[in-house]
Amino acid sequence: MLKYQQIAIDIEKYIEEHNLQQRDKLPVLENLMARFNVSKSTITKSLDLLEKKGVVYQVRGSGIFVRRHNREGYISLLSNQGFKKDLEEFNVTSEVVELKVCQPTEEAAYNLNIDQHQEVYYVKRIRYINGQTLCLEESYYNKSSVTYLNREIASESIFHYIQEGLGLKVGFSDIYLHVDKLNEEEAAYLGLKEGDPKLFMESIFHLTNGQPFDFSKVTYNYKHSQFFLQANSHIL
Amino acid sequence: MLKYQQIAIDIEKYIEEHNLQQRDKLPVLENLMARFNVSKSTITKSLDLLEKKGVVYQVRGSGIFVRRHNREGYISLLSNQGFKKDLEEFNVTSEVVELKVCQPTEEAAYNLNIDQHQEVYYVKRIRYINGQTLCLEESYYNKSSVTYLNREIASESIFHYIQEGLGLKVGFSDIYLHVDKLNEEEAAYLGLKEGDPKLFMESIFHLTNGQPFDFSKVTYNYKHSQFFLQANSHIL
DNA sequence: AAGTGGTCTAGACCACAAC
DNA sequence: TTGTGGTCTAGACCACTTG
Repeated sequence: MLKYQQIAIDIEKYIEEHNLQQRDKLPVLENLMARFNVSKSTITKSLDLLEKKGVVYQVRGSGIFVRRHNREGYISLLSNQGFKKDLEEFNVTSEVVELKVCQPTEEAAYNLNIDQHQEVYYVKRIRYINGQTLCLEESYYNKSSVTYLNREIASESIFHYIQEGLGLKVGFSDIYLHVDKLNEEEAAYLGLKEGDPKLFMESIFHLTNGQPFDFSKVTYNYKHSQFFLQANSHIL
Repeated sequence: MLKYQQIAIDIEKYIEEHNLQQRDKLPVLENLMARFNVSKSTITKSLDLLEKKGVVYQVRGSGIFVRRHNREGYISLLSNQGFKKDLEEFNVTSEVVELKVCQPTEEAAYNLNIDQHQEVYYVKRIRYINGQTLCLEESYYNKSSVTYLNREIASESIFHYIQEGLGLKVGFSDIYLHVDKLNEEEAAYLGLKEGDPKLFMESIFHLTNGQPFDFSKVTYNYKHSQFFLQANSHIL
């Protein structure tokens, strides 16, 4: 574990254990440098990480402050899959509708940046949150990265398996979303009515080396899904 | 302008001008250090910025590569307001339905972290994208930060005015979203039918010093709005 | 004026990838 | 083995906030 990562974890733990609230002030940089016995840059890197994560905000000339969002039951859009493990605070289970090795659709091949004759795992699942339908998910996993998969794994967390079981490193993702009306099939799977609203999300997940390994199409049950997102303007 | 910001802008410009595509390789660090005549840390900071922004990805032992998303017509969720100026590529105009100084609702006061007797600007707008209804927006601006506002400003970009006209610095935001059905009033404003789907988004914008200055409730027209988001797993 | 965070440097050393 | 990005340091100097 790198120093700056460990320090970030320690600081976050400190915030939770002391139940610090939005706008509470953390010790000053010099203090943190001494406490963790590292250079200024290292502390700064830890704090930048926590800032990116939405845990603190830093104000020049003033201090370092705690940032919290104050709503329960919202799923982090960024922690949705692979990243963070926020879903742990919810009870998410999956029912595997279909699992097979096949050739990808043209759309899936394009998004995975492979030829259509290269094989993929196709997985169709219904996911439940606290016992209610959360979403209907269709995923294509590039078989040259995700070399093995079965129903048992797919009924648990596929991303956990990919990282821990296969040792792959998830890097970044592109997420596209829009709202529409459910068709008959989707409505049936989610226990809703045709024409009801849906949030439709397509995601392309890449390994740290830039290779796409998962293209997923997810239809969310509008009654049991709400999301949050924390943004920074440090992005120029 | 700081060095690392300027370098980030230059690199991004370089990518655009040379029309580099996903997976194209950029010059190596040492090369960039020499070209911009700065230290390694400064280049690294520029690249981290671009990585956060979704413009490049870096692979240890291999190189720095271009990252692009390949879909047109999607609005960046993070650049939505205040951040980036991505909406410039769309033609967004606004019709001001109502603008007044008043006391905030309990909900607005809570989200702005003020007392209910402190005054706010309340603005209700319909926003159009390429001539079609994009969303219905209700916003509360803390009057002690946003000291002045009028219909003319509100018919243009309020965030542009806040930053350039008032000199305020936008720091970070909390965004909450879910999907639901339009009520009669919303449907009328958006030119849709009651019961049609909507994306409903609440945002709380903070200044760099952590003070919330804008609480907004936005209802999107599902036919004319689609969003994208780029995520990194560097977040622990 | 004093306190506090941000930028930038030069250089040592480490970790992963590709040949 | 070499190339390439990542971490970490010590210290100088800068920019913003607060009293």
